[in-house]
Amino acid sequence: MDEIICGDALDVLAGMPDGSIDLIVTSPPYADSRKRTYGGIHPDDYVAWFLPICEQLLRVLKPSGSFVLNIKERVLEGERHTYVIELILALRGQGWRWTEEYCWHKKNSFPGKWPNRFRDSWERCLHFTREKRFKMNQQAVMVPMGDWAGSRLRNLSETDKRRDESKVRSGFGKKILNWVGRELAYPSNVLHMATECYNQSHSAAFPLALPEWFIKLFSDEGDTVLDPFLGSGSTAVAAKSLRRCYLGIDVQPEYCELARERLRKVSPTELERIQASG
Amino acid sequence: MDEIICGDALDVLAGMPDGSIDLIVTSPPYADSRKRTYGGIHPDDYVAWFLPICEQLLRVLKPSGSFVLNIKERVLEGERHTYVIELILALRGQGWRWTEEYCWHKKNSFPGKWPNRFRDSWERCLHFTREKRFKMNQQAVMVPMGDWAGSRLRNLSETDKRRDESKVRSGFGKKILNWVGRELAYPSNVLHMATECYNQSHSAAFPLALPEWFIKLFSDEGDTVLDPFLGSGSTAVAAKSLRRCYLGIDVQPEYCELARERLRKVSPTELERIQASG
DNA sequence: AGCTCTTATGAATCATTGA
DNA sequence: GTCAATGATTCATAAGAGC
Repeated sequence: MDEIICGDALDVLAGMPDGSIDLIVTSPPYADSRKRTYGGIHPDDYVAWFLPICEQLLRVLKPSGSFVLNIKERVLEGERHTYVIELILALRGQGWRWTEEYCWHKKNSFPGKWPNRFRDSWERCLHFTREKRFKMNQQAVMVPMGDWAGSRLRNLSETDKRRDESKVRSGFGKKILNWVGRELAYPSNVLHMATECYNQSHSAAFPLALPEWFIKLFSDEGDTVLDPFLGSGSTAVAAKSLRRCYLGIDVQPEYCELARERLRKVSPTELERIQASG
Repeated sequence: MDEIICGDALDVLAGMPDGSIDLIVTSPPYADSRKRTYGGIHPDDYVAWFLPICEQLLRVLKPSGSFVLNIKERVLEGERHTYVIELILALRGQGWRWTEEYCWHKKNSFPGKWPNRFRDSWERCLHFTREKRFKMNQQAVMVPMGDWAGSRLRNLSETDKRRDESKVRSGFGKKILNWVGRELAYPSNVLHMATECYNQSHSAAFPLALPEWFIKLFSDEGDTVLDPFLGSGSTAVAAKSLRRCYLGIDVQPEYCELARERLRKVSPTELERIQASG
């Protein structure tokens, strides 16, 4: 259906039919971290705020679908807050199955120095499903592990890994052709992706590669991907690029407009890039 | 004191004095769903089994000490079990502070293929403390800076100083000047084994790197490191190598003997290796 | 085209100060 | 006291400029 809807996630979801979504990928506003844009939910109120929305998500998702939740707990008074793990328990109470927890390793995490901790350079990508069996296209995210890659990985310097990664990510349409005939391997549940640093003012919530990976893995072409907290629209852009339908919700008109703008720029060349790789 | 004690962890701990331990590093026995009848701990019973032990650990730990718990939840009926996150909540109820969760990325993870998940290649290293301020030797685990540093620091541009005055965002300082000549950087909270065993040829070093890292980080030479589930004795070996005292507990006599055997082999060359790298 | 070098900045956290 | 604002600290990445 390809739509960007401006409104409160709970309200919009309440008006959607049962079982109409194949995949949900979202990165909800972190507790108390974006006061200006979302009003700021205190960590102590986070679960109560998020739970009704998840109830609707469970309803609109098809039984074979998946719900990928990118989230990380904040530090409060020197401690990791517990709202994320409380949320996991609460979601299971709603009927969600906590199938897996992927680890997103952010190589270029925010710098800083504190007396009691190091830089936080990973986030959780929680994978919830309705059923024990669900749609999963494992071969869609296989990575080259031929002799060339294998020897590279054996004595890995950070630069080597970085180069391998960027080749897989950015120009993969072209590069995959170089790997025809090579051996492919399944990835693990640790994802190595750098956060995107735009030199412009737009701050990308997460890199395009993250929703791309889960969309390839948990949906087919033509399926509908939902992001109830669209932000700058990365999920929708990734979905469109991969020939999925998208449905994005955001409460802020500026973000909806920004997302629409980005979606307009998903050009035929972009689609050709994808097509060439398929 | 350097001791290996064969016995039940709870019993042995109950006989230990308050505040006698500087650091606890342990990897408790994994929950096993098949062994309910054989004496193993079922996931559903895991928290109830582990909690009294943690109560004793809290008591014997010095206020400035740390408790590092290497653990990962098992998959049960297609779902990640919730005993680990329930344990975190329960430990906070006991008075522990959940200071941080380090991610241990296991590059050589166990291979396998399942219809609903990929290879599990990361584990949690939960960091609990008694107090907000605790002992942490950050410089002891510094790592070589990335390749960018060399070219970046070779010639400092005018803008580096200009940015100091134009505090656009939040005080990006002119501390770049302080980076001149610096070759080491602080690590993040994601642990790669590669950074730990790059100059070691023997295969036995692989499991040692993890306790080594935390022992260097959270204790000084001469401190006492406790592992209430010693197993093959890696924590004690690492502690001895790093000139800490060790105290290991295991219920199985065979494991205690194996650990004692390994400790005998902590040779002067081992100590020299550590000394050379430090 | 393919390098090297420059520059901006990213879902951060803690201690201190002021209201 | 409690709470809010401010200053200090820091590393990896990609776009863009230069050669």
